[in-house]
Amino acid sequence: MSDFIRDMVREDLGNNKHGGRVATRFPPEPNGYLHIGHAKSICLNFGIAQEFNGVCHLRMDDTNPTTEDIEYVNAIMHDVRWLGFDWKEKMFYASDYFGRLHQFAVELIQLGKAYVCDLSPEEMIRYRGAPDVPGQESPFRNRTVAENLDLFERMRQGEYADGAKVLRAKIDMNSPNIHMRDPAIYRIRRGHHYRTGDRWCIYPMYDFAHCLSDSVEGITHSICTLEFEVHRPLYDWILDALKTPCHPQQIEFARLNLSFTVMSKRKLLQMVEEGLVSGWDDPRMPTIAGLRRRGCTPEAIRHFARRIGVTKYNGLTDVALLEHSLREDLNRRARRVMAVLKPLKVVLTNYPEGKTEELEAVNNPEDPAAGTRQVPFSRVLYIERDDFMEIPPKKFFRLFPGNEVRLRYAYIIKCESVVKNAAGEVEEVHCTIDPESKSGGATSGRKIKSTIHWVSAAHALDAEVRLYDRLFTVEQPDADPERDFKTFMNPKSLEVGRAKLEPSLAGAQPLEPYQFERLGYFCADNRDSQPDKLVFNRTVGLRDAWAKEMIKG
RNA sequence: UGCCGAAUGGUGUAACGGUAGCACAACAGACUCUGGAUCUGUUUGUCAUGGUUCAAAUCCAUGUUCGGCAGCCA
Repeated sequence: MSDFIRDMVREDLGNNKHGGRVATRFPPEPNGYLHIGHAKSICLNFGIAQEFNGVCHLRMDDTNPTTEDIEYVNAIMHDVRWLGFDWKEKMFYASDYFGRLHQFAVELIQLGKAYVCDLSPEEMIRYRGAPDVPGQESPFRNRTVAENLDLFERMRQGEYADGAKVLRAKIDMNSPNIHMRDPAIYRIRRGHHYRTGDRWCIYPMYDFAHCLSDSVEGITHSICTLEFEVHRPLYDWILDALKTPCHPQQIEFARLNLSFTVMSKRKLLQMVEEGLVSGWDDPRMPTIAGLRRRGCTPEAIRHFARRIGVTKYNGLTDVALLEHSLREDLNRRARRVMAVLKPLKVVLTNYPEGKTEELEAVNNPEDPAAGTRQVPFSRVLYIERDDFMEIPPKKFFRLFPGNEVRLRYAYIIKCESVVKNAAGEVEEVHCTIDPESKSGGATSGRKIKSTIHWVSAAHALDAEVRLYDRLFTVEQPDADPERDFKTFMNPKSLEVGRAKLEPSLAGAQPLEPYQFERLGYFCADNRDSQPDKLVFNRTVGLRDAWAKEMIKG
């Protein structure tokens, strides 16, 4: 593979920059579940490590006790593993470095490059200036090393209230880069940390913790998203100011934006907390857990990640590309079965009552090794309501009065009459079969325009099916800061129905992919499906040329 | 209008001074016991203007547009 980051890694390897070593890291903050955007980063970081014979660390960037939780740590580890990556023994926590980070801060003070500042948050904002207005130096900027050391120690001891003081790097209040205007590197925050408990009341800021964690771990290439580009001078300044084990190279790439979804953890959390979705793993969510529950495979995500590439251009990727990757993978591996989502009863008037035949059906035409199975056939069947029309439009090849269709793996049938209910709706269709037309039979070669799926009414399994559609109705739900993204949520993103399934589905394992022929890919829900109460999720529909024809009118 | 960055078909990307290619999408056709899959073909592109060069998406200049940055979040 090749992209600008791999090119840089190759070049560094060629120059023996890190002694031939490649070490990357994936550093999530455990304050939410991983999403498809993280998957891009995971594939990048772990992928580079694999390709260049290096290592990739998994590091929890847990420097903010108020938002982080062990639940997220466990979910993150599960998701990364599920995606197919292995960090071996390289599991780290920024919180494990708190002692060392504190020592680094002390050294920075001793170097005269950091000071304790008593400005309130509001005052700090005022002193910082603006992008085009230089900042002002804090009145506390010139405290002595001894005074700063004492104050910082007392911060650590808990002598001051949250927010009363902050440790700042002493850089340049006139810098055109706001991140260099004496950024805060340690703040007082009395929150119970999910790992270190109440041991600390001061916590390092991202800019301070991240570069030093990278250095401590011997990271060679620290890959992050574009918004950190302006932080790079600070990343480098801190590592240059201190005596550190090594100086990793920060490289920025464009985060993934997917059409018809939102990708910010804050917004995803909001939907979870407000009950707009059933949880982080709601199958409509772009989270790894949601995609998994929906029936998405790790291979599909990895192929998708490969296809979208890595650049510094902040674009918008079409979800259709994800769906394509998914269908491509599922087409290869999913067992075909017959299921009817909107049942319409069909009676075969010239087929003996009480008779049952077992017909042979192919499990996967893409994979002969998947073999065949038997499907029961009898006089009363269910077919898809959409496969029948009393008055067909042109180009409708399916069942209508007087027309013939093939029942997949079974007979050719002809529609003879319909039975309607009081409301005038078609309730039952009466057909006759061509007894010689069974697959393999004498007249089975007859050219019939259409083949439809069916299930035998007497043998059918009942199941709940959950049909998912995109969560939002517009390409970029969060594009307009004036408009709440939630107002664009798709009211039809979930439709629940009752389906009739062929009996072989009785043993379907959760998340095992199936293709319901002519409908789409489905899997049993990993939370709600029980052997006696089946629940199937639609992963993604099949491409549908007929639906497209209908849209065209 | 301060700093940093980016601009290649509808979308995502490749081409590293030498034929603008690939994938998705769209469209048309072939095939089909899935209107699926597969196969074939078609449409659409180098932000602009100058310059350097035999030759520029690529190098230079100017401009335009878009994104990011003013948390004691990451």
